[in-house]
Amino acid sequence: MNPLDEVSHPHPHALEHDHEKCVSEALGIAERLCVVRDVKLTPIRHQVLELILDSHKAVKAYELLDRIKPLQNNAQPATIYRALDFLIEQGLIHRVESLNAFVGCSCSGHQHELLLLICKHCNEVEERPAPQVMTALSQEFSQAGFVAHSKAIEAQGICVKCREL
Amino acid sequence: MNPLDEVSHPHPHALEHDHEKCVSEALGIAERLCVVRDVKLTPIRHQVLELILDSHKAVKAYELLDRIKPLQNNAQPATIYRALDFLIEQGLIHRVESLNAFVGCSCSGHQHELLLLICKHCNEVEERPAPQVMTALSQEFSQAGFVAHSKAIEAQGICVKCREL
DNA sequence: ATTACAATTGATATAATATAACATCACCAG
DNA sequence: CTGGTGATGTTATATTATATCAATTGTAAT
Repeated sequence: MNPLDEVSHPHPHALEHDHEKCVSEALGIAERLCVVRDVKLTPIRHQVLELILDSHKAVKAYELLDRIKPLQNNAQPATIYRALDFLIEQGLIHRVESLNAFVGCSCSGHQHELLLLICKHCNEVEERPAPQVMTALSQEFSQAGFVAHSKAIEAQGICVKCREL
Repeated sequence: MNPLDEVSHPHPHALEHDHEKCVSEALGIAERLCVVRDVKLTPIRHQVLELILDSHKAVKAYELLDRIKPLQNNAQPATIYRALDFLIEQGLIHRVESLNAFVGCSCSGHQHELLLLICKHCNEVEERPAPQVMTALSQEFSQAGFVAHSKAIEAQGICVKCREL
């Protein structure tokens, strides 16, 4: 790898994992899941998913719109929001509630609701299954007599990589 | 109490607690806290807080704007958002991230970040300190090397009162 | 092949949420 | 009384999201 790639690379912590592999694996899983579920990962949906997976940062809907326009030059807000709705329904991305933004799901097809650690410095979002947290939450729901349909568990702060800089 | 109050009352579960007392206590705590902290709970901020405390539902900013206009007839979006910013800073209300809305904090001055149980049926929001959840979260942050500055822990579903209907 | 149906996308418009920027006002410390 | 700070007034605009209806596409039944 050209050492200058480090400088020009859009991903702050990119050197720490093989991002191309990361993306292609996630796309592969998404494609297979959609086949199994008999739902359509259309070109637009696939492109939006790719754009989201391109970084580990939360991406805004209108950012996606701008970025998809070169590919779909008649894209409109609804184009994006419809794709996002689909991807969320299929558990392929997460909506980051505290940012009104979206991030790829690295564990598509498995657990859909995770702890999201949002770094205010590098803007990357780390997903963590956080099983103890989920167990404690379930217990709390039972105690409260609450039937949970969905949950959002998000923290903003500084990630380990930025803290060590 | 006039039995008809039950019908006309804006709060679905109102009979289950003395809401006037609930509001006046929360206002009292807020007033005292602001004195102690030497910050100003101005008339506008007080009115916005009252409007929010009026129900246990999450309230939208523009709903508040509509409701405050009779009292402050030159109120604008900024009027509301500034009051909301203040009230959030002081821990007197919560922002409900998954609804882009706001709800009163019943435990002002104590713990600021709680589990919010949002009922999709009656729209009320229950705050729970959920200590086990918080402990598990802290442990998860340590494991991840993440320094959390703020967190949002929200669940949508059906509350115990609505489930029993 | 033809038709009918559902799902997807195109296209236009508008609603809902939130902030920027600068002027004015009210208060209090010096 | 004056200068500074925080709060509010005011106008404008940015950002996020949805509604609506038309056109297209794929496909299943006839």
